[in-house]
Amino acid sequence: MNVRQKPERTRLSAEDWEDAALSLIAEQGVGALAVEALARQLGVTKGSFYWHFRTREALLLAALERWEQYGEKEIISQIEAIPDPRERLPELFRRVAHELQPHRVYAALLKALDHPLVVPVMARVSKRRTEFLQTAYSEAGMEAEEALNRARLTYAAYVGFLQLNFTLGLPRLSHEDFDSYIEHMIATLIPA
Amino acid sequence: MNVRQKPERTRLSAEDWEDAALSLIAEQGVGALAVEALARQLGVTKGSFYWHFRTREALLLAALERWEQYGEKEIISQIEAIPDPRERLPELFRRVAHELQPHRVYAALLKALDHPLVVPVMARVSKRRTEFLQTAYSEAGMEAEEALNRARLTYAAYVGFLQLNFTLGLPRLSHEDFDSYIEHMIATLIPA
DNA sequence: ACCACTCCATACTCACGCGTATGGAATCGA
DNA sequence: TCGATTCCATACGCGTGAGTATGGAGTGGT
Repeated sequence: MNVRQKPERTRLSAEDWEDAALSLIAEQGVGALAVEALARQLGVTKGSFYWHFRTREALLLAALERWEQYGEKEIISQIEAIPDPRERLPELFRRVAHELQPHRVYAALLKALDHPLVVPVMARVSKRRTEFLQTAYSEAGMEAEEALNRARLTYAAYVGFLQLNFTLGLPRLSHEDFDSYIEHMIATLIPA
Repeated sequence: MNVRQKPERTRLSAEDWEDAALSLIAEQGVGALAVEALARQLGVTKGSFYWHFRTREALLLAALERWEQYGEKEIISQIEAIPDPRERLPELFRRVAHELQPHRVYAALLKALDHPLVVPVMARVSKRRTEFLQTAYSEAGMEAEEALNRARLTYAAYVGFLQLNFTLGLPRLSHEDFDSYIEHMIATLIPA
């Protein structure tokens, strides 16, 4: 909606380009990441871009690594702060479910898995998150192998949900249906 | 692997192009679907292509609809043939798990959800399959709303698994780990 | 005030892939 | 056998977007 949130600061930095790239990816996908389009959106021309970055892929890589960096730190630390391990997973589910913006980028990257540059990033991120889930399940009292399988299943359900209800706007769940679904997830995936 | 399974029949039909397009999509993704590349692979030139199809997108659309047509008929009919409703779901899980080729196209389409043409096709297919799961859960003795939620959860887990372990070759599960995961899925997602 | 350095504009080149135009070869029906 | 139709090759046009060359404006240090 707001293509012009920045009040046109006269000079730009590489970080400005990376942020703009990420928000463009979130809104229109990786395929829409073109340097002239980005330049227009920032109120400059290509000349600026090629001073900050050697190539288009360099920008994409930098943006992806930036996203990987400042990705999920807060939520993870918030969850780890919960004393009772058995309360962590349901709380994680509910908090993640009520987020929105962080999922946009992830969903956009999910449907851009064609591109060679996003694959390793997504692989790393997904691996870390799955491992986080695994330890959470373990600390909730689940034995090792089952915790691993359950973590994989949980994260797969998350990824698949994004694809089905975010990218494909499949049934476009109502608010109540969505909450019902989340509670159903908690009931079936988290041990009592 | 086998780029040349056809022994070079001299004349081609539109269906030949659609099949070739699908196998190319399965191997290299939708983005790699270029008419000159396909023509080379078929041993002809563009001149042939533009006789059969008006445009590149026309081929993509035709190929997608062809795939949607002959997609899952067999498995569904096989599963519906099982007399005891409570045996259908675990059997479905195990059979689907031991397939390979059908998942290739689906996974390729999953990571090409950028493209406007694949979205409606995937939406229809995913909707039908989810509904199939829903009735299967219902017939296994689950009440309506829970069956719907469980069906969504199950299909989301399937989609997510494809993305994580197929597209991203994340941990590249060993055969035993994979079977273990499938049995874990059956145990947690299917009511006893 | 002046220089050096940073950031950006303008104006190109160039590769790539879609689509078109047109003529020729293969095949089929009569 | 001989048109008519189907299928394909060759040779183009053409838009798009990445990358380059080069000069100029803005900014900070001395």
